[in-house]
Amino acid sequence: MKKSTIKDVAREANVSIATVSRILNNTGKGYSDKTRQHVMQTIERMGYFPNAIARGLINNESGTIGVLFPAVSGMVSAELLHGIEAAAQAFDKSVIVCNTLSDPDKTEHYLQLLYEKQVEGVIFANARLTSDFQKMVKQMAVPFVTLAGTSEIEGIPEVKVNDQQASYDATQYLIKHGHSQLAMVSGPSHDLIAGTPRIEGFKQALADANLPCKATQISWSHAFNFEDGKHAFRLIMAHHPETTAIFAASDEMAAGVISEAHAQGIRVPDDLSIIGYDNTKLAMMTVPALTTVSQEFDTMGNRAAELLCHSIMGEDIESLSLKHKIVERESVNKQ
Amino acid sequence: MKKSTIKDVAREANVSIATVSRILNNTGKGYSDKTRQHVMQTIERMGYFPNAIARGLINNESGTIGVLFPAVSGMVSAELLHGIEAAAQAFDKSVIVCNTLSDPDKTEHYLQLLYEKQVEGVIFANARLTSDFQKMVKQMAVPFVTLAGTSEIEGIPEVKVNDQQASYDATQYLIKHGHSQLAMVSGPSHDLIAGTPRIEGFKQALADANLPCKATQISWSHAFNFEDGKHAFRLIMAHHPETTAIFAASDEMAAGVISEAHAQGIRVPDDLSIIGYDNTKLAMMTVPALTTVSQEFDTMGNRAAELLCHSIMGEDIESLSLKHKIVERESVNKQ
DNA sequence: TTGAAAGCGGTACCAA
DNA sequence: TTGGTACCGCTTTCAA
Repeated sequence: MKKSTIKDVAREANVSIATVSRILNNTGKGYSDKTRQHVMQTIERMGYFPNAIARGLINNESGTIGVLFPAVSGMVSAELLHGIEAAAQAFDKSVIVCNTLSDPDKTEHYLQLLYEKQVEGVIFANARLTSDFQKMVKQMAVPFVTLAGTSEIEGIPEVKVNDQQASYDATQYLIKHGHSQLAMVSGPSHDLIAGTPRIEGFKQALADANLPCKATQISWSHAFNFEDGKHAFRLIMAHHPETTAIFAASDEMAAGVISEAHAQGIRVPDDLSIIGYDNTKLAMMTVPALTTVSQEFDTMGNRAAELLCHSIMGEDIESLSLKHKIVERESVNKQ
Repeated sequence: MKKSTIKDVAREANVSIATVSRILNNTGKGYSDKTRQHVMQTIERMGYFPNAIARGLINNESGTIGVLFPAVSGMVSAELLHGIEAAAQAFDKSVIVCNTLSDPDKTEHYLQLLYEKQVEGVIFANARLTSDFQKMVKQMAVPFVTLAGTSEIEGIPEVKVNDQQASYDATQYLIKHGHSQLAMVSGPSHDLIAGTPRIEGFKQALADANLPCKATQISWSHAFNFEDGKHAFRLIMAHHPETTAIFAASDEMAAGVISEAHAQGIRVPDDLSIIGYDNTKLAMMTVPALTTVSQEFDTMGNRAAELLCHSIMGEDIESLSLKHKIVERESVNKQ
């Protein structure tokens, strides 16, 4: 059974396709109420739905935005995406997801694909939009927004929290509660999004409190995973058994620290305090529950998509720095 | 700067649009090598990319599939989506994600949207495709696949694990290791996907082992969350303090049980054994690490998308039951 | 090897 | 209030 088109409807209802189109688009004028009724019935009876592709062709609107993730698996992307989808939905846009795996070639490929599909805007999430893509981005001539990431390309708004400030606050929180033997479990130090800024925040807080900061107090890893956290913690304890408090650059890493501490017979928070980063659902599931820096990913995704949609509608938009806060649970010993 | 069209390219290259089209589509004949070279250069120079919308209109191919989730937040959907995207990508399809929030109206709305956008197939994930949508599904006349869910509508293939069998195995695993005082922490009992079948599997395993099964041994909750797990466990211990082993219907619930057990001074696995369900990343992060039934969500998503794409290409496809296995970690006391 | 032209399913302008 | 029609960007058939 072939799909019926506007032509079929027009024929069935004995009117012109122009009339059907007007009724479909609720122009308000251009048809009598009687005609309207009749046509609507015909449409209903035939099970006709307009072809969005044809519509898109004529007014150059695909009603679609693209979202690029390094990987959609994982709590963080999931929550970001959830927020994005909700906002997009409110603006009548569909969301196409793309998994770049952090591969520049794949990224380029996806951008091209999105271009060809005539997306009206792009959210570049969780990664750095390098100048390698500058040409493509300019060519696409649609709004871009980076989300929980950064852009080397000028004029692209960023939606994120101030990572350095948040790390500073987290570290200060530990210091405020009487800790002076701190260490940091970090992700890749060259990661310009979640690596460098968080490390800088940590260092700065130590400096401002006149606490020393040896290189060995910061242990970095290939990624931000549970296993990385475990491993990094082992390294830290090898160098600094005197450590009483740890700042972890992600909740997953913090969970790794908790797990490894437990394995070593170190009690949390009695012997060792831990503060995490992200406030994913995981944070309330650890034992003890994790005190952590909250990034509201759902909200971030939402705001990014909102911004993008505004920009699509021609409004001027600017970068957005979302506020962070420390969510207190039970992993920090408050002296 | 307006986007250039095939017309612009043709004019610039001094050939007809037909020739450009042929070259673009690599038909292999219909142009000389010289023309080809020249046109390709022009295309490159102008930064031209074909308009997929216009292409789609003519050959009725949107190159897009739709995926409906009750909620994309959460580990499970994230991993499913990851697998889906990877397979879709291999078949040159883009993925539009939709968040139904388990709301029938929203679901209907999304189906309609996907219909209008001319998607070539739909994956209905993590939910039950009720007969309410039968009319719409038939009308859309594109392949559907349910993923980690079920369908009331006939002829729609399902990709999932055998939940009842997996639950049976999990329960039997506990029994095999010497436990006879079992209880189950379940999700909604009326949930035809992850509720009923898992409960049945649990009951069956008890029956086959000649163990009694009182209603109070199964505690059900509104959802499958951490908090639900905590709460359900409290209820169980109130009724059955003699319980030595728990089967939880999700890893999150199991994490809740672990957390609550810890709060009550019950040692895991010494006093209480726990087996979970899903094998999400969470399972290795709990302390002790969770023994659990593995569903490979990434693979499931992958297979579902593969199947769907095959179906789109006209092949006959059938339901797929993925194998489960028990991943042994440290939450079960093996006597 | 090439180009002209008829659509694909709609929208929107203009005339009736 | 209506209908006729040009056109959106591309593919494809048919002639040249």
